[in-house]
Amino acid sequence: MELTARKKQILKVVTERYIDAAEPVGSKYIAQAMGGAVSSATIRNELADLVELGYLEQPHTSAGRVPSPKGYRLYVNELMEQRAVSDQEASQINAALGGRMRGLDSVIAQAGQMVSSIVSYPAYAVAAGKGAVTVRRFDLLPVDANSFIAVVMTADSRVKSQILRTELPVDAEQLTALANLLNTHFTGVGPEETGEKLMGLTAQLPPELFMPLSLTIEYTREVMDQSAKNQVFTTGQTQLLLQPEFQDPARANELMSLLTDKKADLPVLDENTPMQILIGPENVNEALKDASVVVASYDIGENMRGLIGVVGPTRMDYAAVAARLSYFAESLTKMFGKNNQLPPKEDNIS
Amino acid sequence: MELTARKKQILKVVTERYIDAAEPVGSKYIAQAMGGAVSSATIRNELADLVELGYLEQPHTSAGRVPSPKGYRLYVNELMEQRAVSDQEASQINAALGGRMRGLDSVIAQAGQMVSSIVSYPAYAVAAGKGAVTVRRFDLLPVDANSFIAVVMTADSRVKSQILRTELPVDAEQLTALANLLNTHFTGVGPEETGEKLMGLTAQLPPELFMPLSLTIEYTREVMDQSAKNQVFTTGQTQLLLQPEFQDPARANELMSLLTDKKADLPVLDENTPMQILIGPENVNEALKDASVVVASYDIGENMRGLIGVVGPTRMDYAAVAARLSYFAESLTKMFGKNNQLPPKEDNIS
DNA sequence: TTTAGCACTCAAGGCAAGGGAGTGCTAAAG
DNA sequence: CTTTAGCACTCCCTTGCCTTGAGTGCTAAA
Repeated sequence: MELTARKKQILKVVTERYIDAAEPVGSKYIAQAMGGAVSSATIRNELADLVELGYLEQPHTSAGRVPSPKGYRLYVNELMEQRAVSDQEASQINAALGGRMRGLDSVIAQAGQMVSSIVSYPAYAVAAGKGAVTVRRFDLLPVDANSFIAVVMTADSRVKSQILRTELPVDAEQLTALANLLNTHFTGVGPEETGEKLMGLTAQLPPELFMPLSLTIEYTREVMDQSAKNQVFTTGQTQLLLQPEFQDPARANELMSLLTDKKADLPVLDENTPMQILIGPENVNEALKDASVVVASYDIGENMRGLIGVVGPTRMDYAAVAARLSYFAESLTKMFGKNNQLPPKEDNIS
Repeated sequence: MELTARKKQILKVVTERYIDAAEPVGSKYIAQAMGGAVSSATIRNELADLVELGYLEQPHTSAGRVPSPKGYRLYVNELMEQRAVSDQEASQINAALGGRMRGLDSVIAQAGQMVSSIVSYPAYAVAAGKGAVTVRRFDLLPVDANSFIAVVMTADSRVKSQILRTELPVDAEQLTALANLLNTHFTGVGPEETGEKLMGLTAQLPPELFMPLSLTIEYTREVMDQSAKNQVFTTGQTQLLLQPEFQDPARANELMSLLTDKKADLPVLDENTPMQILIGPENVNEALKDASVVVASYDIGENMRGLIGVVGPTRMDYAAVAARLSYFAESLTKMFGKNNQLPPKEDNIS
């Protein structure tokens, strides 16, 4: 059953007013905001209908109305005006993007930070998931008699490196041999299979190479694990404390913990969707049931995608957040597109 | 003017009770806690003196007493019993330390996390400052015609690496030559001097090497900056919200922001001091004026030191925190001392 | 110096009254 | 059938008042 135009307009007024003032909206205000064409009594009749239909809620009998999640949903889908970012906002965003960005992880982390400061809500950033990670290439560089540097480049072109120490001395030739071995047998291999592979190889291996090999493999696994679990970067959690709905420390704490918890599963976005808004109970995660999330994705060269999510109260300013976030994501995509200006592609500061 | 033994005992009782219950302590309670040897009236006389002397404070005329910063200071210096960690706590700490730790940065970050969870307050971790960082060694590994991996090992043995892309193709020999050049001219050089050095060299350089050289130098500077500014890792901020003194969102927000802000200058520790307790106004940082900090340091092989700080309300349980933190720091030092068991020394996951 | 006694102070909680925002309903007007 | 004015009603919130109770400070006696 479709709502009348007037009901929709009322819903819009209520939602926007509530987003702005954070307190229930009364019929008198609405009548006035709609230009005084109808009286508050008429509005009251309409409001009663909207409550009945589930678009609005009433904190208590003699209070004004507040949008329900269903109301927000309708607002976001149909009523909300697609705000363009203002010139001022645009230049703020462009200024933020002006700085050097290098290395996959730090690009992602920085993007999250920028968004958080632009929208004034907490934000999280993560690389869009792909399945398992494999190693594309190994290098072993001798340092001194008992240590060497392992450099591991993964299939998605991140590079990680670390010093490793052995008990027995190893020389440069041995390391070269070992690197060849690794490049022959352990490239393109997922973390699960390394165990068996290692087993198979140790038998036919000169014993002095055993320790460096197993150290390197151990390190490689760490790297793969780390890349696979798609580290989440969260910033701006404190912004939550400024929102009236999180004055209650218990609630604030719940959400903050979720955001701080590295292992938390925050909403992601499936391929091909540029942006998504998740309102209150639409969230799967229990702790987000009365919060909202806006997620957008951007391209970082070489068919990699980054994801940025903004977390706020259901009362959050969807229009503004959506506008800024999508502008930001588009700018990022554009920036990584024209590689001539900045060459970050899929390299990695690590 | 030295306090009488009884005054000290009273101060101790008040402090410990207040730490425990978070509410002002009255004369009756004190009399009873001291075994009923004296009456509450006597205690009241003593309390009046202690207030006069500045060791205690009174929230309002008819309320109990609360330790002042000066009172806490005396308590910490003289009255507090050096608590040993309980067996249970010790095994909890040992369990936490059981996991693999690798790489300077991640060791530091992990240590912070562990402490935070052990003491139930937010914690920050940082490598103890040393001055400028220099590069010990460069390696350049060819990837494809237009890109190579730069591996930079700093004097403090951190290793960082990144893919760099050039516009003109470079081959393996050129990279080797370049690496030699870098190792000859840019090792042991601080970030300020690289500019001049670069200037001096570009003239006598084959032009196709210019871009790879400047890319590498640029990256090197990033690495040096990053190491020099001693990245601070903060964890457990949300623990603050559980403390009664931070129920007020404004106050909570202030401290949380400080802790989250990467650039914040949190208290550090000078060499040779194993642990320090900073109470309320003793803190230089304005935002910490009514909070307390306990900082300890530990050794990470090769004359590197790590720093861990715990931040809490002035009412924090100094005895417990100090005991656990110092036990933890000592365990860490010990762990890095016997290199046989774990070989992390000053390597770096990066 | 200690203690009992007592008047005093002050925060906190309960309660009633008043104000006010906003509603729902009814009955009349369009 | 829709809109509107009018009005009684509901409920939150504030204010002021009172009571309670914890705790104090002071005095006078032990």
